[in-house]
Amino acid sequence: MQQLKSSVHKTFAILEYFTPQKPEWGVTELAIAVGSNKSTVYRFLSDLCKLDILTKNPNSDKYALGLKLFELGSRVSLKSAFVEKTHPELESVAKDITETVHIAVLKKDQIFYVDKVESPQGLKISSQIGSYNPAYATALGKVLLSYLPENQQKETAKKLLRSDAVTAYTKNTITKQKNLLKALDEIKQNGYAIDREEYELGLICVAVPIFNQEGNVVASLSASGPANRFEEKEVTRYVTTLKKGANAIQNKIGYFKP
Amino acid sequence: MQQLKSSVHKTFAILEYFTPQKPEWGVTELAIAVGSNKSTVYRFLSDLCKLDILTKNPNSDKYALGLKLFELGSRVSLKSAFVEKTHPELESVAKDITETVHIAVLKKDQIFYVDKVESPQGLKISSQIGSYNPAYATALGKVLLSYLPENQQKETAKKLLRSDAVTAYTKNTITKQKNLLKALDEIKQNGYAIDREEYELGLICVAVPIFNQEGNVVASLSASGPANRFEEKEVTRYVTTLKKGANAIQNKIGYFKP
DNA sequence: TTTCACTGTTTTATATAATGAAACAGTGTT
DNA sequence: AACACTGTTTCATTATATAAAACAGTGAAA
Repeated sequence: MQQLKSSVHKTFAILEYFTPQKPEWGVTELAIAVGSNKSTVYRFLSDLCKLDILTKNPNSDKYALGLKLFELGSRVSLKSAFVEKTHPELESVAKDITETVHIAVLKKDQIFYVDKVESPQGLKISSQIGSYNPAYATALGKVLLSYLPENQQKETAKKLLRSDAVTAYTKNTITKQKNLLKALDEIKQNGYAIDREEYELGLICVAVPIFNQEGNVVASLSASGPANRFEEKEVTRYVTTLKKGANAIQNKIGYFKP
Repeated sequence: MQQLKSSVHKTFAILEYFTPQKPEWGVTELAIAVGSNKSTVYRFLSDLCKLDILTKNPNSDKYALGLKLFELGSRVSLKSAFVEKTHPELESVAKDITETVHIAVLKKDQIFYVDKVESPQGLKISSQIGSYNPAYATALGKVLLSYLPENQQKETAKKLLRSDAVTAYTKNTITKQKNLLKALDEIKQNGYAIDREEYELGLICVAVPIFNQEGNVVASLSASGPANRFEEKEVTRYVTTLKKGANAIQNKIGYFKP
Protein backbone atom coordinates (compact mmCIF):
# COMPACT_ATOMS: atom_id res chain seq x y z
CA MET A 1 0.00 0.00 0.00
CA GLN A 2 2.73 2.45 0.93
CA GLN A 3 4.43 2.02 -2.44
CA LEU A 4 1.24 3.10 -4.25
CA LYS A 5 1.49 6.81 -4.73
CA SER A 6 -1.90 8.13 -5.72
CA SER A 7 -5.11 7.86 -3.77
CA VAL A 8 -6.82 6.61 -6.89
CA HIS A 9 -4.54 3.59 -6.95
CA LYS A 10 -5.05 2.98 -3.27
CA THR A 11 -8.81 3.20 -3.64
CA PHE A 12 -9.01 0.55 -6.31
CA ALA A 13 -6.33 -1.58 -4.70
CA ILE A 14 -8.70 -1.83 -1.76
CA LEU A 15 -11.72 -2.57 -3.94
CA GLU A 16 -9.76 -5.37 -5.62
CA TYR A 17 -9.81 -7.31 -2.37
CA PHE A 18 -13.57 -7.72 -2.63
CA THR A 19 -13.79 -10.87 -4.74
CA PRO A 20 -16.51 -13.47 -5.22
CA GLN A 21 -14.32 -15.72 -3.05
CA LYS A 22 -14.14 -13.17 -0.25
CA PRO A 23 -16.88 -10.61 -0.74
CA GLU A 24 -16.90 -9.29 2.82
CA TRP A 25 -14.06 -7.65 4.76
CA GLY A 26 -13.72 -6.14 8.20
CA VAL A 27 -11.50 -3.11 8.78
CA THR A 28 -8.76 -4.88 10.69
CA GLU A 29 -8.37 -7.92 8.48
CA LEU A 30 -8.35 -5.78 5.36
CA ALA A 31 -5.75 -3.44 6.87
CA ILE A 32 -3.53 -6.45 7.50
CA ALA A 33 -4.15 -7.81 4.01
CA VAL A 34 -3.26 -4.57 2.22
CA GLY A 35 -0.41 -3.88 4.63
CA SER A 36 -1.65 -0.55 5.84
CA ASN A 37 -2.84 1.16 8.94
CA LYS A 38 -6.20 0.33 10.39
CA SER A 39 -7.45 3.89 10.56
CA THR A 40 -6.32 4.61 7.03
CA VAL A 41 -8.23 1.67 5.69
CA TYR A 42 -11.16 2.64 7.86
CA ARG A 43 -11.32 6.06 6.25
CA PHE A 44 -11.27 4.54 2.78
CA LEU A 45 -14.04 2.09 3.61
CA SER A 46 -16.06 4.74 5.34
CA ASP A 47 -15.72 7.15 2.40
CA LEU A 48 -16.61 4.44 -0.09
CA CYS A 49 -19.66 3.61 1.97
CA LYS A 50 -20.90 7.19 1.84
CA LEU A 51 -20.84 6.86 -1.93
CA ASP A 52 -22.57 3.46 -1.95
CA ILE A 53 -19.53 1.97 -3.63
CA LEU A 54 -19.41 -0.25 -0.56
CA THR A 55 -22.16 -1.23 1.82
CA LYS A 56 -21.77 -2.15 5.43
CA ASN A 57 -23.48 -5.22 6.74
CA PRO A 58 -25.06 -3.90 9.94
CA ASN A 59 -24.96 -7.31 11.57
CA SER A 60 -21.35 -8.24 10.99
CA ASP A 61 -19.91 -4.70 10.69
CA LYS A 62 -18.22 -5.94 7.56
CA TYR A 63 -18.06 -4.24 4.22
CA ALA A 64 -19.07 -5.49 0.74
CA LEU A 65 -19.31 -4.04 -2.76
CA GLY A 66 -22.38 -1.84 -3.18
CA LEU A 67 -25.09 -0.85 -5.60
CA LYS A 68 -23.26 2.21 -6.93
CA LEU A 69 -20.47 0.07 -8.26
CA PHE A 70 -23.01 -2.14 -9.94
CA GLU A 71 -24.52 0.95 -11.47
CA LEU A 72 -21.18 2.25 -12.72
CA GLY A 73 -20.33 -1.18 -14.08
CA SER A 74 -23.62 -1.20 -15.95
CA ARG A 75 -22.69 2.07 -17.57
CA VAL A 76 -19.57 0.73 -19.20
CA SER A 77 -20.17 1.10 -22.89
CA LEU A 78 -18.70 -2.32 -23.45
CA LYS A 79 -21.91 -3.44 -21.95
CA SER A 80 -24.32 -1.04 -23.57
CA ALA A 81 -22.51 -1.16 -26.88
CA PHE A 82 -21.88 -4.83 -26.80
CA VAL A 83 -23.85 -7.02 -24.45
CA GLU A 84 -27.20 -5.38 -25.08
CA LYS A 85 -26.76 -5.94 -28.76
CA THR A 86 -25.18 -9.34 -28.68
CA HIS A 87 -27.08 -11.06 -25.90
CA PRO A 88 -30.09 -12.09 -28.04
CA GLU A 89 -27.72 -13.77 -30.49
CA LEU A 90 -26.05 -15.72 -27.70
CA GLU A 91 -29.47 -16.84 -26.62
CA SER A 92 -30.41 -18.10 -30.04
CA VAL A 93 -27.10 -19.95 -30.42
CA ALA A 94 -27.49 -21.49 -26.95
CA LYS A 95 -31.00 -22.57 -27.76
CA ASP A 96 -29.86 -24.20 -30.97
CA ILE A 97 -26.80 -25.98 -29.57
CA THR A 98 -28.25 -26.58 -26.08
CA GLU A 99 -24.88 -25.94 -24.47
CA THR A 100 -23.52 -22.95 -22.56
CA VAL A 101 -22.44 -20.10 -24.84
CA HIS A 102 -19.79 -17.49 -24.02
CA ILE A 103 -18.53 -14.31 -25.60
CA ALA A 104 -15.08 -13.07 -24.62
CA VAL A 105 -12.49 -10.45 -25.55
CA LEU A 106 -8.69 -10.54 -25.32
CA LYS A 107 -7.17 -8.53 -22.53
CA LYS A 108 -3.38 -8.65 -22.67
CA ASP A 109 -2.71 -12.39 -22.46
CA GLN A 110 -6.01 -13.39 -20.92
CA ILE A 111 -9.57 -13.76 -22.09
CA PHE A 112 -12.26 -11.73 -20.40
CA TYR A 113 -15.76 -13.15 -20.27
CA VAL A 114 -18.15 -10.43 -21.38
CA ASP A 115 -21.41 -12.37 -21.41
CA LYS A 116 -22.85 -15.85 -21.33
CA VAL A 117 -26.06 -17.79 -21.76
CA GLU A 118 -26.24 -20.98 -19.80
CA SER A 119 -27.17 -24.34 -21.16
CA PRO A 120 -30.73 -25.33 -20.35
CA GLN A 121 -29.36 -28.73 -19.33
CA GLY A 122 -28.64 -29.52 -15.71
CA LEU A 123 -24.97 -30.36 -16.09
CA LYS A 124 -23.21 -27.24 -17.24
CA ILE A 125 -20.11 -25.12 -17.09
CA SER A 126 -19.65 -22.78 -14.17
CA SER A 127 -18.11 -19.46 -15.09
CA GLN A 128 -18.24 -15.84 -14.00
CA ILE A 129 -18.96 -12.91 -16.27
CA GLY A 130 -16.28 -10.31 -15.71
CA SER A 131 -13.58 -12.83 -14.89
CA TYR A 132 -10.42 -13.89 -16.67
CA ASN A 133 -8.94 -17.12 -17.98
CA PRO A 134 -5.65 -17.94 -19.73
CA ALA A 135 -5.82 -17.42 -23.50
CA TYR A 136 -3.54 -20.29 -24.46
CA ALA A 137 -5.59 -22.97 -22.74
CA THR A 138 -9.07 -22.11 -23.99
CA ALA A 139 -10.82 -22.26 -27.36
CA LEU A 140 -12.02 -18.67 -26.94
CA GLY A 141 -8.47 -17.53 -26.27
CA LYS A 142 -6.83 -19.53 -29.04
CA VAL A 143 -9.21 -18.10 -31.61
CA LEU A 144 -8.48 -14.58 -30.43
CA LEU A 145 -4.73 -15.21 -30.55
CA SER A 146 -4.84 -16.86 -33.96
CA TYR A 147 -6.26 -13.78 -35.66
CA LEU A 148 -3.86 -11.31 -34.10
CA PRO A 149 -1.42 -9.52 -36.44
CA GLU A 150 1.52 -11.90 -36.89
CA ASN A 151 4.13 -9.92 -34.96
CA GLN A 152 1.78 -9.32 -32.07
CA GLN A 153 0.83 -12.99 -32.04
CA LYS A 154 4.41 -14.17 -31.81
CA GLU A 155 5.14 -11.68 -29.09
CA THR A 156 2.17 -12.79 -27.04
CA ALA A 157 2.90 -16.46 -27.63
CA LYS A 158 6.48 -15.91 -26.52
CA LYS A 159 5.48 -14.02 -23.44
CA LEU A 160 2.87 -16.63 -22.67
CA LEU A 161 4.90 -19.77 -22.97
CA ARG A 162 8.47 -18.76 -22.30
CA SER A 163 8.58 -18.15 -18.64
CA ASP A 164 8.06 -20.28 -15.60
CA ALA A 165 4.50 -18.91 -15.51
CA VAL A 166 3.14 -21.61 -17.80
CA THR A 167 0.59 -23.78 -16.10
CA ALA A 168 -0.38 -27.17 -17.50
CA TYR A 169 -3.97 -27.20 -16.34
CA THR A 170 -4.47 -30.71 -17.69
CA LYS A 171 -2.38 -33.22 -19.61
CA ASN A 172 -3.77 -31.69 -22.83
CA THR A 173 -2.73 -28.10 -22.15
CA ILE A 174 -0.42 -26.67 -24.81
CA THR A 175 2.77 -25.62 -23.04
CA LYS A 176 5.31 -25.37 -25.85
CA GLN A 177 5.55 -22.21 -27.90
CA LYS A 178 6.09 -24.16 -31.12
CA ASN A 179 2.97 -26.23 -30.58
CA LEU A 180 0.91 -23.18 -29.77
CA LEU A 181 1.96 -21.33 -32.92
CA LYS A 182 1.22 -24.42 -34.98
CA ALA A 183 -2.19 -24.77 -33.37
CA LEU A 184 -2.96 -21.10 -33.98
CA ASP A 185 -2.05 -21.55 -37.64
CA GLU A 186 -4.46 -24.44 -37.98
CA ILE A 187 -7.20 -22.50 -36.24
CA LYS A 188 -6.82 -19.60 -38.61
CA GLN A 189 -7.08 -22.00 -41.55
CA ASN A 190 -10.09 -23.83 -40.13
CA GLY A 191 -11.86 -20.74 -38.89
CA TYR A 192 -12.56 -22.24 -35.48
CA ALA A 193 -10.82 -23.61 -32.41
CA ILE A 194 -11.45 -26.63 -30.22
CA ASP A 195 -10.34 -27.02 -26.65
CA ARG A 196 -10.43 -30.71 -25.79
CA GLU A 197 -10.02 -30.70 -22.05
CA GLU A 198 -7.03 -28.38 -22.23
CA TYR A 199 -8.14 -26.16 -19.41
CA GLU A 200 -10.34 -28.42 -17.36
CA LEU A 201 -10.77 -32.17 -17.49
CA GLY A 202 -14.18 -33.13 -18.80
CA LEU A 203 -14.72 -29.78 -20.51
CA ILE A 204 -14.78 -29.37 -24.27
CA CYS A 205 -15.25 -26.07 -26.02
CA VAL A 206 -15.62 -24.87 -29.63
CA ALA A 207 -15.05 -21.22 -30.53
CA VAL A 208 -15.20 -18.96 -33.58
CA PRO A 209 -13.95 -15.40 -34.11
CA ILE A 210 -16.07 -12.25 -34.27
CA PHE A 211 -14.80 -9.46 -36.48
CA ASN A 212 -15.77 -5.81 -36.48
CA GLN A 213 -16.47 -3.85 -39.63
CA GLU A 214 -12.79 -3.05 -40.05
CA GLY A 215 -12.08 -6.76 -40.27
CA ASN A 216 -10.29 -7.01 -36.93
CA VAL A 217 -11.06 -9.73 -34.41
CA VAL A 218 -12.69 -8.08 -31.45
CA ALA A 219 -14.21 -11.02 -29.62
CA SER A 220 -14.86 -14.73 -29.79
CA LEU A 221 -17.94 -16.86 -29.37
CA SER A 222 -17.99 -20.35 -27.92
CA ALA A 223 -20.13 -23.31 -26.96
CA SER A 224 -18.89 -25.51 -24.16
CA GLY A 225 -20.11 -28.64 -22.46
CA PRO A 226 -19.17 -31.85 -20.70
CA ALA A 227 -16.87 -34.09 -22.75
CA ASN A 228 -19.06 -37.13 -22.38
CA ARG A 229 -21.98 -35.63 -24.26
CA PHE A 230 -19.89 -33.68 -26.75
CA GLU A 231 -20.31 -35.70 -29.93
CA GLU A 232 -17.40 -35.46 -32.33
CA LYS A 233 -19.69 -35.60 -35.36
CA GLU A 234 -21.67 -32.64 -34.01
CA VAL A 235 -18.69 -30.30 -34.10
CA THR A 236 -19.46 -29.27 -37.67
CA ARG A 237 -22.98 -28.35 -36.71
CA TYR A 238 -21.76 -26.40 -33.68
CA VAL A 239 -19.29 -24.46 -35.81
CA THR A 240 -21.97 -23.66 -38.36
CA THR A 241 -24.34 -22.38 -35.70
CA LEU A 242 -21.61 -20.40 -33.95
CA LYS A 243 -20.52 -18.81 -37.21
CA LYS A 244 -24.07 -17.83 -38.00
CA GLY A 245 -24.27 -16.22 -34.56
CA ALA A 246 -20.89 -14.53 -34.97
CA ASN A 247 -22.05 -13.15 -38.28
CA ALA A 248 -25.22 -11.73 -36.82
CA ILE A 249 -23.19 -10.11 -34.05
CA GLN A 250 -20.75 -8.59 -36.52
CA ASN A 251 -23.61 -6.84 -38.26
CA LYS A 252 -24.69 -5.29 -34.99
CA ILE A 253 -21.47 -4.08 -33.43
CA GLY A 254 -20.14 -1.90 -36.21
CA TYR A 255 -16.66 -0.54 -35.53
CA PHE A 256 -16.54 -1.62 -31.91
CA LYS A 257 -13.07 -2.04 -30.43
CA PRO A 258 -12.58 -3.76 -27.11
CA MET B 1 -14.72 19.76 -6.70
CA GLN B 2 -12.84 21.93 -4.24
CA GLN B 3 -15.47 21.40 -1.57
CA LEU B 4 -15.01 17.62 -1.72
CA LYS B 5 -12.41 16.71 0.84
CA SER B 6 -11.29 13.18 0.18
CA SER B 7 -9.68 11.85 -2.95
CA VAL B 8 -12.11 8.97 -2.89
CA HIS B 9 -15.00 11.38 -3.28
CA LYS B 10 -13.23 13.26 -6.03
CA THR B 11 -12.47 10.04 -7.88
CA PHE B 12 -16.06 8.90 -8.01
CA ALA B 13 -17.36 12.41 -8.62
CA ILE B 14 -15.33 12.32 -11.81
CA LEU B 15 -16.55 8.84 -12.75
CA GLU B 16 -20.13 10.03 -12.29
CA TYR B 17 -19.74 12.29 -15.28
CA PHE B 18 -19.42 9.27 -17.56
CA THR B 19 -23.07 8.56 -18.33
CA PRO B 20 -24.81 6.73 -21.14
CA GLN B 21 -25.77 10.18 -22.41
CA LYS B 22 -22.19 11.39 -22.42
CA PRO B 23 -19.88 8.39 -22.24
CA GLU B 24 -16.76 10.13 -23.53
CA TRP B 25 -14.93 13.11 -22.05
CA GLY B 26 -11.82 15.04 -22.95
CA VAL B 27 -9.57 16.45 -20.23
CA THR B 28 -10.40 20.10 -20.79
CA GLU B 29 -14.16 19.81 -21.05
CA LEU B 30 -14.32 17.57 -18.00
CA ALA B 31 -12.14 19.97 -16.00
CA ILE B 32 -14.60 22.76 -16.82
CA ALA B 33 -17.58 20.54 -15.96
CA VAL B 34 -16.28 19.50 -12.54
CA GLY B 35 -14.93 22.99 -11.88
CA SER B 36 -11.36 21.98 -11.35
CA ASN B 37 -7.95 22.48 -12.82
CA LYS B 38 -7.04 20.82 -16.08
CA SER B 39 -3.90 19.17 -14.81
CA THR B 40 -5.63 17.87 -11.71
CA VAL B 41 -8.34 16.23 -13.79
CA TYR B 42 -5.70 14.95 -16.15
CA ARG B 43 -3.91 13.17 -13.33
CA PHE B 44 -7.14 11.54 -12.19
CA LEU B 45 -8.00 10.37 -15.69
CA SER B 46 -4.49 9.19 -16.31
CA ASP B 47 -4.39 7.24 -13.03
CA LEU B 48 -7.78 5.70 -13.71
CA CYS B 49 -6.58 4.66 -17.14
CA LYS B 50 -3.59 2.83 -15.69
CA LEU B 51 -6.06 0.79 -13.70
CA ASP B 52 -8.36 0.16 -16.68
CA ILE B 53 -11.15 1.89 -14.82
CA LEU B 54 -11.12 4.23 -17.78
CA THR B 55 -9.92 3.64 -21.31
CA LYS B 56 -8.63 6.26 -23.67
CA ASN B 57 -9.89 6.32 -27.21
CA PRO B 58 -6.64 6.62 -29.16
CA ASN B 59 -8.39 8.39 -32.03
CA SER B 60 -10.22 11.09 -30.16
CA ASP B 61 -7.92 11.28 -27.08
CA LYS B 62 -11.07 11.10 -25.04
CA TYR B 63 -11.74 8.92 -22.05
CA ALA B 64 -14.55 6.41 -21.38
CA LEU B 65 -15.40 3.89 -18.68
CA GLY B 66 -13.27 0.76 -18.95
CA LEU B 67 -13.31 -2.98 -18.59
CA LYS B 68 -12.11 -2.99 -15.00
CA LEU B 69 -15.15 -1.11 -13.85
CA PHE B 70 -17.31 -3.59 -15.67
CA GLU B 71 -15.47 -6.35 -13.90
CA LEU B 72 -15.90 -4.74 -10.48
CA GLY B 73 -19.55 -4.12 -11.22
CA SER B 74 -19.96 -7.77 -12.10
CA ARG B 75 -18.54 -8.72 -8.72
CA VAL B 76 -21.22 -6.93 -6.76
CA SER B 77 -22.99 -9.62 -4.86
CA LEU B 78 -26.31 -8.09 -5.76
CA LYS B 79 -25.53 -9.45 -9.12
CA SER B 80 -24.07 -12.81 -8.22
CA ALA B 81 -26.60 -13.32 -5.45
CA PHE B 82 -29.51 -11.96 -7.36
CA VAL B 83 -29.33 -11.61 -11.10
CA GLU B 84 -27.65 -14.94 -11.74
CA LYS B 85 -30.41 -16.64 -9.85
CA THR B 86 -33.34 -14.60 -11.02
CA HIS B 87 -32.54 -14.04 -14.68
CA PRO B 88 -33.89 -17.39 -15.91
CA GLU B 89 -37.21 -16.64 -14.22
CA LEU B 90 -37.42 -13.24 -15.91
CA GLU B 91 -36.83 -15.00 -19.18
CA SER B 92 -39.62 -17.46 -18.67
CA VAL B 93 -42.02 -14.71 -17.62
CA ALA B 94 -41.04 -12.61 -20.64
CA LYS B 95 -41.54 -15.56 -22.94
CA ASP B 96 -44.98 -16.20 -21.52
CA ILE B 97 -46.20 -12.61 -21.55
CA THR B 98 -44.22 -11.53 -24.63
CA GLU B 99 -43.56 -8.11 -23.14
CA THR B 100 -40.46 -6.60 -21.57
CA VAL B 101 -39.90 -7.77 -17.99
CA HIS B 102 -38.03 -5.84 -15.29
CA ILE B 103 -36.85 -6.51 -11.79
CA ALA B 104 -36.12 -3.54 -9.53
CA VAL B 105 -35.29 -2.68 -5.93
CA LEU B 106 -36.10 0.40 -3.86
CA LYS B 107 -33.25 2.81 -3.27
CA LYS B 108 -34.30 5.68 -1.04
CA ASP B 109 -37.21 7.18 -3.02
CA GLN B 110 -36.27 5.74 -6.38
CA ILE B 111 -36.42 2.37 -8.05
CA PHE B 112 -33.22 0.83 -9.31
CA TYR B 113 -33.40 -1.46 -12.32
CA VAL B 114 -31.44 -4.59 -11.50
CA ASP B 115 -32.17 -6.72 -14.56
CA LYS B 116 -34.46 -6.99 -17.54
CA VAL B 117 -35.44 -9.28 -20.38
CA GLU B 118 -36.66 -7.54 -23.47
CA SER B 119 -39.83 -8.30 -25.32
CA PRO B 120 -39.26 -10.34 -28.46
CA GLN B 121 -41.55 -7.90 -30.23
CA GLY B 122 -40.18 -5.05 -32.26
CA LEU B 123 -41.89 -2.24 -30.37
CA LYS B 124 -40.63 -2.27 -26.83
CA ILE B 125 -39.66 -0.24 -23.81
CA SER B 126 -36.20 1.29 -23.70
CA SER B 127 -34.58 1.19 -20.29
CA GLN B 128 -31.15 0.91 -18.79
CA ILE B 129 -30.09 -1.65 -16.22
CA GLY B 130 -28.39 0.17 -13.38
CA SER B 131 -30.46 3.31 -13.75
CA TYR B 132 -33.08 4.96 -11.57
CA ASN B 133 -36.68 6.07 -11.94
CA PRO B 134 -39.13 7.76 -9.57
CA ALA B 135 -40.95 5.29 -7.33
CA TYR B 136 -44.26 7.14 -7.18
CA ALA B 137 -44.78 7.17 -10.94
CA THR B 138 -44.06 3.54 -11.80
CA ALA B 139 -45.79 0.23 -11.10
CA LEU B 140 -42.51 -1.25 -9.87
CA GLY B 141 -42.09 1.61 -7.45
CA LYS B 142 -45.65 1.72 -6.20
CA VAL B 143 -45.54 -1.98 -5.36
CA LEU B 144 -42.31 -1.52 -3.42
CA LEU B 145 -43.75 1.45 -1.54
CA SER B 146 -47.04 -0.26 -0.76
CA TYR B 147 -45.38 -3.07 1.18
CA LEU B 148 -43.10 -0.85 3.23
CA PRO B 149 -43.71 -0.76 7.00
CA GLU B 150 -46.48 1.79 7.55
CA ASN B 151 -44.42 4.51 9.24
CA GLN B 152 -41.70 4.24 6.65
CA GLN B 153 -44.26 4.38 3.87
CA LYS B 154 -45.86 7.55 5.15
CA GLU B 155 -42.49 9.15 5.60
CA THR B 156 -41.44 8.32 2.09
CA ALA B 157 -44.77 9.40 0.63
CA LYS B 158 -44.50 12.68 2.47
CA LYS B 159 -40.96 13.29 1.35
CA LEU B 160 -41.91 12.32 -2.17
CA LEU B 161 -44.96 14.45 -2.69
CA ARG B 162 -44.59 17.35 -0.34
CA SER B 163 -41.94 19.43 -1.88
CA ASP B 164 -41.65 21.30 -5.09
CA ALA B 165 -39.74 18.31 -6.44
CA VAL B 166 -42.86 16.52 -7.66
CA THR B 167 -42.90 16.07 -11.38
CA ALA B 168 -46.11 15.26 -13.24
CA TYR B 169 -44.58 13.17 -15.98
CA THR B 170 -47.97 12.79 -17.67
CA LYS B 171 -51.53 13.85 -16.93
CA ASN B 172 -51.97 10.53 -15.09
CA THR B 173 -49.06 10.91 -12.69
CA ILE B 174 -50.09 10.81 -9.03
CA THR B 175 -48.98 14.08 -7.47
CA LYS B 176 -51.07 14.33 -4.30
CA GLN B 177 -49.95 12.59 -1.13
CA LYS B 178 -53.49 11.53 -0.27
CA ASN B 179 -54.02 9.93 -3.65
CA LEU B 180 -50.72 8.12 -3.46
CA LEU B 181 -51.44 6.65 -0.03
CA LYS B 182 -54.87 5.54 -1.22
CA ALA B 183 -53.37 3.95 -4.31
CA LEU B 184 -50.75 2.16 -2.21
CA ASP B 185 -53.51 0.79 0.02
CA GLU B 186 -55.35 -0.63 -2.95
CA ILE B 187 -52.18 -2.14 -4.35
CA LYS B 188 -51.47 -3.93 -1.10
CA GLN B 189 -55.00 -5.33 -1.12
CA ASN B 190 -54.86 -6.39 -4.76
CA GLY B 191 -51.32 -7.75 -4.60
CA TYR B 192 -50.25 -5.92 -7.75
CA ALA B 193 -49.87 -2.43 -9.21
CA ILE B 194 -50.71 -0.96 -12.57
CA ASP B 195 -49.14 2.11 -14.08
CA ARG B 196 -51.42 3.39 -16.82
CA GLU B 197 -49.26 5.92 -18.59
CA GLU B 198 -48.30 7.60 -15.34
CA TYR B 199 -44.65 7.89 -16.16
CA GLU B 200 -44.62 7.91 -19.93
CA LEU B 201 -47.47 8.35 -22.36
CA GLY B 202 -48.17 5.15 -24.25
CA LEU B 203 -46.52 2.98 -21.63
CA ILE B 204 -48.44 0.60 -19.38
CA CYS B 205 -46.87 -1.53 -16.73
CA VAL B 206 -48.02 -4.23 -14.29
CA ALA B 207 -45.91 -5.13 -11.26
CA VAL B 208 -45.97 -7.58 -8.35
CA PRO B 209 -43.86 -7.73 -5.17
CA ILE B 210 -41.07 -10.20 -4.44
CA PHE B 211 -40.56 -11.16 -0.80
CA ASN B 212 -37.56 -12.74 0.84
CA GLN B 213 -37.82 -15.59 3.32
CA GLU B 214 -38.33 -13.18 6.18
CA GLY B 215 -41.45 -11.89 4.47
CA ASN B 216 -40.03 -8.47 3.58
CA VAL B 217 -40.39 -6.97 0.12
CA VAL B 218 -37.00 -6.87 -1.44
CA ALA B 219 -37.77 -6.29 -5.09
CA SER B 220 -40.56 -6.04 -7.63
CA LEU B 221 -41.21 -7.70 -10.95
CA SER B 222 -43.00 -6.08 -13.87
CA ALA B 223 -44.17 -6.51 -17.42
CA SER B 224 -44.47 -3.39 -19.54
CA GLY B 225 -45.54 -2.62 -23.04
CA PRO B 226 -47.18 -0.13 -25.38
CA ALA B 227 -50.64 0.96 -24.28
CA ASN B 228 -52.24 0.17 -27.62
CA ARG B 229 -51.54 -3.54 -27.42
CA PHE B 230 -52.02 -3.85 -23.67
CA GLU B 231 -55.36 -5.61 -23.42
CA GLU B 232 -57.32 -4.81 -20.29
CA LYS B 233 -58.72 -8.34 -20.06
CA GLU B 234 -55.19 -9.76 -20.17
CA VAL B 235 -54.12 -8.03 -16.95
CA THR B 236 -55.30 -10.97 -14.85
CA ARG B 237 -53.20 -13.33 -16.90
CA TYR B 238 -50.19 -11.03 -16.63
CA VAL B 239 -50.56 -10.83 -12.87
CA THR B 240 -50.85 -14.59 -12.59
CA THR B 241 -47.72 -15.14 -14.64
CA LEU B 242 -45.80 -12.44 -12.78
CA LYS B 243 -46.81 -13.88 -9.42
CA LYS B 244 -45.70 -17.30 -10.50
CA GLY B 245 -42.36 -15.81 -11.49
CA ALA B 246 -42.08 -13.81 -8.27
CA ASN B 247 -42.77 -16.97 -6.33
CA ALA B 248 -40.06 -18.90 -8.13
CA ILE B 249 -37.64 -16.05 -7.44
CA GLN B 250 -38.55 -15.97 -3.75
CA ASN B 251 -37.58 -19.60 -3.43
CA LYS B 252 -34.18 -18.87 -4.89
CA ILE B 253 -33.07 -15.73 -3.10
CA GLY B 254 -33.41 -16.85 0.50
CA TYR B 255 -32.78 -14.05 3.00
CA PHE B 256 -31.44 -11.57 0.46
CA LYS B 257 -31.66 -7.92 1.46
CA PRO B 258 -31.10 -5.19 -1.10
C1' DT C 1 -18.50 -9.68 37.76
C1' DT C 2 -13.98 -8.68 36.05
C1' DT C 3 -10.65 -9.38 32.84
C1' DC C 4 -9.14 -10.12 28.40
C1' DA C 5 -8.87 -9.91 23.54
C1' DC C 6 -10.96 -8.55 19.96
C1' DT C 7 -13.62 -5.56 17.08
C1' DG C 8 -14.79 -0.56 14.78
C1' DT C 9 -14.14 4.44 15.45
C1' DT C 10 -12.09 9.15 16.52
C1' DT C 11 -8.35 12.17 17.34
C1' DT C 12 -3.89 14.44 16.36
C1' DA C 13 0.70 16.21 14.97
C1' DT C 14 3.41 15.06 11.17
C1' DA C 15 4.63 13.62 6.58
C1' DT C 16 3.30 13.22 2.14
C1' DA C 17 0.69 13.65 -1.77
C1' DA C 18 -2.63 16.78 -4.29
C1' DT C 19 -2.94 21.15 -6.39
C1' DG C 20 -2.94 24.76 -10.19
C1' DA C 21 -0.28 28.16 -12.91
C1' DA C 22 2.56 28.09 -16.35
C1' DA C 23 5.27 26.15 -19.89
C1' DC C 24 5.44 22.55 -23.33
C1' DA C 25 4.02 19.73 -27.15
C1' DG C 26 1.35 18.17 -30.38
C1' DT C 27 -2.83 18.91 -33.87
C1' DG C 28 -5.55 20.88 -37.46
C1' DT C 29 -7.26 25.47 -39.35
C1' DT C 30 -7.15 29.79 -41.33
C1' DA D 1 3.23 31.12 -40.49
C1' DA D 2 0.37 32.34 -36.93
C1' DC D 3 -3.41 30.87 -34.37
C1' DA D 4 -6.45 28.24 -31.40
C1' DC D 5 -7.22 24.32 -29.71
C1' DT D 6 -6.12 19.98 -27.71
C1' DG D 7 -3.35 16.69 -24.06
C1' DT D 8 0.78 16.52 -21.12
C1' DT D 9 4.65 17.77 -17.85
C1' DT D 10 6.81 20.51 -14.34
C1' DC D 11 7.31 22.42 -9.68
C1' DA D 12 6.79 25.39 -5.61
C1' DT D 13 2.96 25.83 -2.46
C1' DT D 14 -0.78 24.11 0.12
C1' DA D 15 -3.82 21.02 1.94
C1' DT D 16 -4.95 16.37 2.64
C1' DA D 17 -3.57 11.59 3.87
C1' DT D 18 -1.28 9.14 7.32
C1' DA D 19 -0.40 6.15 11.53
C1' DA D 20 -0.02 5.91 16.63
C1' DA D 21 -2.60 6.16 20.23
C1' DA D 22 -6.64 6.54 22.87
C1' DC D 23 -11.47 5.40 22.93
C1' DA D 24 -15.62 2.56 22.72
C1' DG D 25 -18.30 -1.46 22.23
C1' DT D 26 -18.63 -6.54 22.03
C1' DG D 27 -18.42 -11.26 23.43
C1' DA D 28 -16.00 -14.95 25.71
C1' DA D 29 -13.52 -16.97 29.55
C1' DA D 30 -11.89 -17.04 34.43
